[in-house]
Amino acid sequence: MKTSADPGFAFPDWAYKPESSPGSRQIQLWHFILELLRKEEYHDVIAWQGDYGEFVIKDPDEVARLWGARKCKPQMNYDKLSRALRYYYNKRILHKTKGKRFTYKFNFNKLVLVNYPFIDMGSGRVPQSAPPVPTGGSHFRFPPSTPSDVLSSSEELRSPGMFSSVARRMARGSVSDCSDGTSTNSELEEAVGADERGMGPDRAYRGLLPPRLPHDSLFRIYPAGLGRHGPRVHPDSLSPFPVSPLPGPGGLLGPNLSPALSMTPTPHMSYTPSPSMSSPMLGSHFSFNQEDMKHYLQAHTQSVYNYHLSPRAFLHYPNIIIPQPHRPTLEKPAAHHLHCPPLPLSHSLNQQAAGGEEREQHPSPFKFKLQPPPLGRKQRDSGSSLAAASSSSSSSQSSSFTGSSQIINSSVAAGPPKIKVEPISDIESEEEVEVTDISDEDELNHSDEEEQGGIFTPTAHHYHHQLNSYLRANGTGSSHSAPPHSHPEEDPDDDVFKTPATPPIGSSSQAFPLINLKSEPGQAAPISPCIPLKLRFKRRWSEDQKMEAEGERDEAEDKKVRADREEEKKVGEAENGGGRGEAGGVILGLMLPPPPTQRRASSELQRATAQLSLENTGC
DNA sequence: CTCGGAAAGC
DNA sequence: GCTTTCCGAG
Repeated sequence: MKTSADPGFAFPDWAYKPESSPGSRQIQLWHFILELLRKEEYHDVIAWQGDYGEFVIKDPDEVARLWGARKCKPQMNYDKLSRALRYYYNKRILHKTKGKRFTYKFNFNKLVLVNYPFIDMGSGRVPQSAPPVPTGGSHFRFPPSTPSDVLSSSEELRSPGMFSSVARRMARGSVSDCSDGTSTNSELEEAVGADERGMGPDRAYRGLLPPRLPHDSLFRIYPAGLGRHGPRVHPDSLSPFPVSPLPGPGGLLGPNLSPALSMTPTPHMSYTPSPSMSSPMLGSHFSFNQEDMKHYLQAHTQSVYNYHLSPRAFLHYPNIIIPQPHRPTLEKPAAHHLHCPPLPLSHSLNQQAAGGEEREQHPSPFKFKLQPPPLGRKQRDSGSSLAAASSSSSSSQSSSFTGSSQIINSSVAAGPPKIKVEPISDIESEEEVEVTDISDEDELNHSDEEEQGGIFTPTAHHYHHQLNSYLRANGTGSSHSAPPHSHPEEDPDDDVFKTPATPPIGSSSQAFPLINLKSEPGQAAPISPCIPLKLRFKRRWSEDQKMEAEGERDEAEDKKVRADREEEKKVGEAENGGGRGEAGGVILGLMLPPPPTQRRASSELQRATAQLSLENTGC
């Protein structure tokens, strides 16, 4: 809920909790940054500024000092700290706002997604402070995925569970725990002192800063989007997350399901400060009606099937009726579902049934991007050509997820996708859209090179392929029948999907590297009926079992992908590949479907929370 | 300033 | 795994 005192930016509380950085017992830098960011005392040192998630280190030395204090590394300096920050680029936790000194931007999508909506079906609203978390450690992993990247799935943000409680704790004081006690307060004070000392200008600056909202607001906001009633939240809304201006009818509420969804880039989100907003927003809850949820879940389920995900997933949704995988109709929806919210989903379904491809007409806010793996500097330099190529291909796809044919063509023509495709789930997606800052634009132009932006969503891609395959297998149809995808992008679901997708590693022979990994034949046309559905599922299932173990593989694959990408560069071909997104992994893990029962979830959550709360650190 | 490779630490 | 430390390069 809200910490009245907390000026925090709009990130969810969980984002601030140390616990959110699981993997490490020690606080992680990004977390620390967030911590500073949320405290007014440090606004003169570091503060949100510019686009959503963007912050400026006003006093690098001070930040470094604080960080050093926290980590008991007196020798810390901005150079070192910034190096650590740069390591986040590849992880996509952070990226640099080009052209702006000391300015970085969080990829909250990633972070947020993790906590994403643990929807409380029972009550119909999401718990503000403590979303139900999938049981502590269990994360559901979608198959091949889990990008180990950034937040190791379960680890980093694993406990989305507690939002506020922890946050509060943190707020109380933990900027620095070095040598117990000493610092927390002292540091804080120091920081404050610093402010006073000499940052006159900052004050003015402050005014410019986005208003800080209670973390809670975030969640509320999403809901707003979700709610049918509040579908259109002003982008300006307090929420840090840009609300996507959903073009679609009815506003694609869908995306709202997850924050990620809402992350759609907004042309410009200023965090607008309207203090007033907060209260109104408060009213809106993250609520779904069961129907919506159902739709959502069904879609999800369907998707899972389509993605040949493990059936286990369904276990989570006992109440849900699993759609028949092979039914084309459902499939479409499923696909659709990527970007659409539950309600919309149903909506779209109908529409689709009727009008099929016309969906495109409603440009959805989401789009895909091909996202090559972050290139190293060297690579980037040499790979520019590649980027260009990829961009072109991606653009076509992204612009219209029209049909499999298109995709297929591109992929086929191009050959196996070697490029690492990343899901857009992250904020990155937002970035892409946002033209706000230079960096973003830059990236856009370049067809996103890396982390920043967009990420093509392999997911969508994969999904598509798979879908097509499916259709074909079922005799449904032509390659064209593929459902037009609107915009996969930010959906959390996308992430979900994408996650499953396996990185295309490339054997050039495979037309659909992504999909077929296992069950489906690589060749497009051929896929067919050769493999009975049952068999396929069976295989999936078994594979699924392996999956858990495979999680780690992702990273390796990632690397592999990169390597592939390089090769690709050499070849000069740009493609879409499948890749897995890091974020996706994380997201998936946390996003798991809510436990069948809320109560159970709640209890688990509580447990987890309690557990987590115990873990604070110190040096 | 910024970027990342490399190596070392925890 | 996540930095911390160094460092050359842009």
